[in-house]
Amino acid sequence: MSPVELTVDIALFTVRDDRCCLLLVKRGIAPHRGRWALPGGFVLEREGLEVAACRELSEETAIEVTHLEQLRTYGDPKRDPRGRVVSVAYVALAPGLAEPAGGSDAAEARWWPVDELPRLAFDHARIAADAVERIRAKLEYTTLAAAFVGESFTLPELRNVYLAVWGDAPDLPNFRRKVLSTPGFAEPVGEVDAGAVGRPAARYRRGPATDLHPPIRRG
Amino acid sequence: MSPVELTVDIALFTVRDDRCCLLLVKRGIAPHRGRWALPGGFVLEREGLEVAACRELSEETAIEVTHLEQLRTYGDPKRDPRGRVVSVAYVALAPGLAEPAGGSDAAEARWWPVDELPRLAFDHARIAADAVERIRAKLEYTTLAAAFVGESFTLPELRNVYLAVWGDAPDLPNFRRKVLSTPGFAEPVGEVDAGAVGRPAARYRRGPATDLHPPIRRG
DNA sequence: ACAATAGTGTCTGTGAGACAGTATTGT
DNA sequence: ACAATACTGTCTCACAGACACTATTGT
Repeated sequence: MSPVELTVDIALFTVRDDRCCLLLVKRGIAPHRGRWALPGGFVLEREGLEVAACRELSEETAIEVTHLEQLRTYGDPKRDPRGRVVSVAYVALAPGLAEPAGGSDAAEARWWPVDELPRLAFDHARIAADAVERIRAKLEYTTLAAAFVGESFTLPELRNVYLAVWGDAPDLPNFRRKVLSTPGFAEPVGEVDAGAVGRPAARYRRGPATDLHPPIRRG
Repeated sequence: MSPVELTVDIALFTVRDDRCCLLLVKRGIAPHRGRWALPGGFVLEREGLEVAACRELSEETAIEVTHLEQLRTYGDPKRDPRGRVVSVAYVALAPGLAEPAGGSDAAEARWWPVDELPRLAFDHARIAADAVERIRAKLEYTTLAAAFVGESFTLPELRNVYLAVWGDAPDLPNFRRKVLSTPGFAEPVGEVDAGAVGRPAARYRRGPATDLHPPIRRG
């Protein structure tokens, strides 16, 4: 029956150069000053949790996210040296084109490949690991991969999301068969991806589907 | 940056008479006095979240749970009329034999079939619905069903868990093939389920497996 | 003997994985 | 012409679903 401080922390992912990357900000104040951490901060009075997560994201970065979901809540009494601070963690996704990571609030913000993360503040290493596992799992049985690509995308692009997040993916013919046989995963938009070498790929946009039955199996 | 009150609420499920049931307690104090609610209460100073959930469960019921996992956190600023109260919800499972629902703290406690729940206090209807969906989903791709049965169980018993939770299940021959071809789901214990009419069923115990690949598909 | 339930064997269709072959572009 | 990439077609194997059949108990 003790009052606690409530924070939100956001694990924001994107795919850049065929690698799955996580956004980190360098802390400007104690505790853990100078160390890298997940973006986040205190929840305001009368502010919903998801609203707080969106607000913190737009304060610390200038990125439009395509997906935001609650991950879980971390409440170990010793996780913050300042006292009892409980954190509700969120997972967010942004399309690969999101370059400008630095926002107004944070001194410094950077994309880090998830397999080369630096030492993190608080229990953020644990949160980041849980977040990575969550998105790896959800690529199997949902259409979440489409949240990693832009408004319109090609099937090879979509497959590269799986490659980046899993380090492995079905071969392109079988992947294409799977995606196209799932109504509402990807809908043809009629255009074509001109300019590059090789045969141009057809462009698609996200459909209304959210679940994959049966799932795409991880290598 | 406002202090909030933190609670845990537990959705404790079991299977009784081939129905999936949820434990509810009747509130003895305002707000929502006299209304049914999920068991739970305030998190103590320096108390971990999962510890708090276990403590509240043993205070309000006398049931040994076989599974406990965090569901999600509910933080709508208006969810509790007393002010800012954020609740971390847990899902718990108990074997079907757990009869004595009433504990020390609560005035009254009862098992309710999940498809016949009464009006619930606060946003507990939403929490309960999310919890039901969580266990339905996890039966598909994990060995969670084994947490609904006792230390030793028969395969028809295990199948009845699916029947109760989903309202549907694979037929027994195919179910048996699936379970036995998953190493570590159910391990034969050598005994037999004597006494009842019909051929006695062999007894098994839970193995170390947690995931099902590929999943058991819901009807 | 019969009903009831547990357990085995078998057929079939779907779909994933592998991969050969075709199409369409830039150089 | 050739390399490179997108896309199509086909073969095979694993496995889920359906269901006929056998086994073992109580009445």
